[in-house]
Amino acid sequence: MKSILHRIEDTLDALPRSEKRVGKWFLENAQQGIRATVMQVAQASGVSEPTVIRFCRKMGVSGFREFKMQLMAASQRSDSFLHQDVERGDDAVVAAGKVLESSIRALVDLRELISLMPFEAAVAAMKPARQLIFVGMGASGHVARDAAHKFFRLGIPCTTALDAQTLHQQAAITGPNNVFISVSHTGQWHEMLEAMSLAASRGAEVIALTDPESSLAEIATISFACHPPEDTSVYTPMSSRLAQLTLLDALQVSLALALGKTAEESLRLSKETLLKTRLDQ
Amino acid sequence: MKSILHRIEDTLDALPRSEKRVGKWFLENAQQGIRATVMQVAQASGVSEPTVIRFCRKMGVSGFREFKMQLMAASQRSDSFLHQDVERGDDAVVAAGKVLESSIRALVDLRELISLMPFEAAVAAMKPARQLIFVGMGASGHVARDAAHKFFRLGIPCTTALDAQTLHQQAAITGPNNVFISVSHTGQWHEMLEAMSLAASRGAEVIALTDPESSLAEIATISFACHPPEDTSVYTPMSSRLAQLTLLDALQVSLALALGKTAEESLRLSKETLLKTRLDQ
DNA sequence: GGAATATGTGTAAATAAATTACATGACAGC
DNA sequence: GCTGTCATGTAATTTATTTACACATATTCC
Repeated sequence: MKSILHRIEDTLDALPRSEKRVGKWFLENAQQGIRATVMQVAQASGVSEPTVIRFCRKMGVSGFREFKMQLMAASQRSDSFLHQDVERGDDAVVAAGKVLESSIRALVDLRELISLMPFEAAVAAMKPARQLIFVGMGASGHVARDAAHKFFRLGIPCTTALDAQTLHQQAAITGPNNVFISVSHTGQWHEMLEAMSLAASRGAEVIALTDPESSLAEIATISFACHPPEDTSVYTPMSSRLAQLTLLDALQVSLALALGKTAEESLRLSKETLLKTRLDQ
Repeated sequence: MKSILHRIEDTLDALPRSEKRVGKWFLENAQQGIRATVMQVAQASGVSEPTVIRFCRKMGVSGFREFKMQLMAASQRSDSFLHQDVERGDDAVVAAGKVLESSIRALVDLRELISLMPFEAAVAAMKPARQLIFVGMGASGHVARDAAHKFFRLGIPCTTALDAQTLHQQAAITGPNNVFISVSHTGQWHEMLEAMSLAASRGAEVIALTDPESSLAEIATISFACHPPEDTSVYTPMSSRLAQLTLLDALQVSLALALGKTAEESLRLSKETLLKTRLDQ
């Protein structure tokens, strides 16, 4: 269910003058709103008490009390992480806070969507694979590399294809028992599309983590929807990268479960080795 | 702060007969209690209304209203993004959900801590730097590489040191205008400690993202606390990696703000180029 | 054991808060 | 310019919370 704060935002423009004032006040003073009385809200937003109540009702709750409950629920739930753009005047800690909050927001949004994603299919495809090939260019290359480093610990041969040459060669020689995992923000990069088409036509599974509207998503045999970066301020970092990383974490864990004992043993051994040698993970 | 429910449990035995009845009722019907009125509570627990209020006051709150708020806070806190270990029987989507939630949990926890972190100092150190050197081994190497790829877009020369040889050489030749950013889970890796000591002794700034208890944190001139991986189930992925990535995102944004116009222009240009060429970011 | 004191509890009144009913004014459509 | 609708406020009403006070039951100290 959507948080009441979102409902206010959505409805605000359709509201009459006075009620809009109330809504605005609540958005700006949600924290205070939790403890305020009708009278205080009315005064603070310069309207009469019944207007406040009418506003609450329009938000779909039974009255002021109920509204406050929703407000509280919203501020406690982590839905409260609103995306705010970093602005020129922000000091370092404020900016950092905003970055954290929009990252959290991105993951919370992702959390809503995973039940619709083809985890079962992806796991079924990867489980019998002879090799996993992680594909990504530029920043997505880091994601691919990171994923390869995660998945190899399950005892499956993993490699990466981070440039056009490698990718084309891999696609050209692939058989039906290879699985490509392609990471891309836009999903429109020409070289990648070509190579992935080729791989798919040779019977390989192609799992894509990309914009669901993109050509790559169409070509892929299994597609995870990662919405492309909203073009906000230049300062805002890419939240889709974070989503991809986390999705791959989740996918690795799912695969580990499906593989059962063997993978568990490999994971355990690799963790132990780390602790013994005090190397990093 | 302790939840109000715990406080009730703790105090219950020291309470007079009637008030104890109220406390008991709240413990058993916390969920209902949230929406109940004084009258309803009084009736349900078979006492008078003032007794209910006296009970609330003894729990250390100002009145019934405030008590209900605490009750609500308590009942909401527990069920949002609890860390749950992945278990053998989980199906793929359930496991993925758990992974997402513990990742979110990690970032929410981080959000609480950033106001204590030395962002200002780190930005001050990086701003005049001639070069940023990102250091990390193994999985942390991916984080370091990713960070280098992010920071170079601000127009600052960036490089990485992902193995012992490179790192030692970089440390050996560094001057006071280089800044090392060291990423490490345990912060105990011997080679890294040595190299970072050397770099610091030659006047370079050493920013560490690591376990605050570790030797690396001691050696570093500026330290960001990333708590080490809690040793839970083998299936649980490392949340500290996610924290480090996000922290570096935040740091990059903070630095971009401090650099002002120049960095903004560089960022804008690199974003534009991406869109034009349709390459990934 | 019984007055003196504290402690717990309830009844009823007062206060505060939320809600309703209704009146007024603005504004669109005829 | 009249009429109906919508937005809003005033004042009354209802409901909820809190206070004041009185009664009862222990507890303590002669």
